Amino acid sequence: MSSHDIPDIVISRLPVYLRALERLAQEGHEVTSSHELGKRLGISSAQIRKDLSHFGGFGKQGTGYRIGFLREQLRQVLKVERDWEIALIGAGDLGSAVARYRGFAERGFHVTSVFDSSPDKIGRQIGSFKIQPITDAPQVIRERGIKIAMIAVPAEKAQEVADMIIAAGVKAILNYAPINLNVPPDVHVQYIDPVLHLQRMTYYLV
Amino acid sequence: MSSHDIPDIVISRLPVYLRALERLAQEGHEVTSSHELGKRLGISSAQIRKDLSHFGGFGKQGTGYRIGFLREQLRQVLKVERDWEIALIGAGDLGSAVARYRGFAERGFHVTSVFDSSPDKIGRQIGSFKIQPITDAPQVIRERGIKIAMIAVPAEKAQEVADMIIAAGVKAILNYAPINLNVPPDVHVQYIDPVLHLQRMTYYLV
DNA sequence: TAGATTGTTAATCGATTAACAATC
DNA sequence: TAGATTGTTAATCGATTAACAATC
Repeated sequence: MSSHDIPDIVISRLPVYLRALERLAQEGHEVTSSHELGKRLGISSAQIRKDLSHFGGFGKQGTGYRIGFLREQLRQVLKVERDWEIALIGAGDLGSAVARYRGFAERGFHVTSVFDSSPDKIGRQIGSFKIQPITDAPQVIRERGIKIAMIAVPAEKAQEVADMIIAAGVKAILNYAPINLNVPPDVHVQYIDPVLHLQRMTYYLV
Repeated sequence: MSSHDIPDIVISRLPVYLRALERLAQEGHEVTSSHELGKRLGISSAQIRKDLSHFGGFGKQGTGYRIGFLREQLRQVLKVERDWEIALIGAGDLGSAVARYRGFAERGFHVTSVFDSSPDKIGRQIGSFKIQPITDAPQVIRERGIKIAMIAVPAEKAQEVADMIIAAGVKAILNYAPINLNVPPDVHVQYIDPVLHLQRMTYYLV
């Protein structure tokens, strides 16, 4: 059961399950079932049981899953029971908004360094961070052992920034720039472009 | 070839193709091929040809696709050759950032109304908008015929907000609240939660 | 013409679902 | 015990890829 024979599509659903479990816990529930989870998430109960079974038997026949227990197991599988440090590249409109967003730290992802190339941004404060020159990024990333970065620079700079931070040791990139990145196979990239989601829905309108 | 027998996963890739075509045009290219597009996007050329063939034959054997033509065709298929009006519900940290983001208007999505329930936010300006009471949302949505909304309220309010705006005629929702929404089958929902993307990558780290 | 690339068919691959024995 | 729900197997479903005739 080595981690690499588990399909990525299964991994992509685990955070969704985790989020639902945290919500159920908040609402005061102690146990749940694949059926209840599936109903909340619009997913079949069979799929939820199958997905979870890749990692172990977390439930009990007849009674279902203990929410606290399953939540901790999923946190460990996803490696989010620990805290992670994040470097943010780009402090324009989008980068600043990302830097100020509280949802990251609340869930264990801490933006600890912000970089930009523009001389009139360097040295300025964003929230509690001082914007550092982008040329310092490789050294900071290396010294602090940072593995996760977010890219919020213009599309035409994104590939070059990616190459630079990957060379410094980054293994996971959340890319807000509207462009596909070419990266080595051991580096993971996720994309956020809200306009793509809107364009996907307009197809069905009118 | 009615639009409803085309798999949603095909539709979800069209905006990605469109974005790549716009970039190629910007770079001064006039023609491209499924092979070139596939290389840029990390998708097989066969898949690109198959996806496009659902909507017509846009290319020429031997030479490939004229970028300008294919781009216009995709814009029409996706219904993004026109402009769309959007209502934004929630003017907290996240909602304000969304309201100020320029990337929407640049690509034809115009946020024209912002709503919030908090008395100390109502009446304040965000960029060029005045925040309106959320109780006015149904009337505004109905009068202006708004079909697309973005939700940026706390998780525990999101379902109730969704129900309200759907009753007023909204058919597409971009949901920034970290919770699954239950909606009628003719309403489309897309989700944005950057933390989910991060949690999906930490699985592979260390 | 010779080379290149499309659009499409058939084959392969992988993911989802149905069903049920095991068991709490 | 009787009812409920898991974990897992086998069947189904759907998506991707390989291959190639058509043709620019």
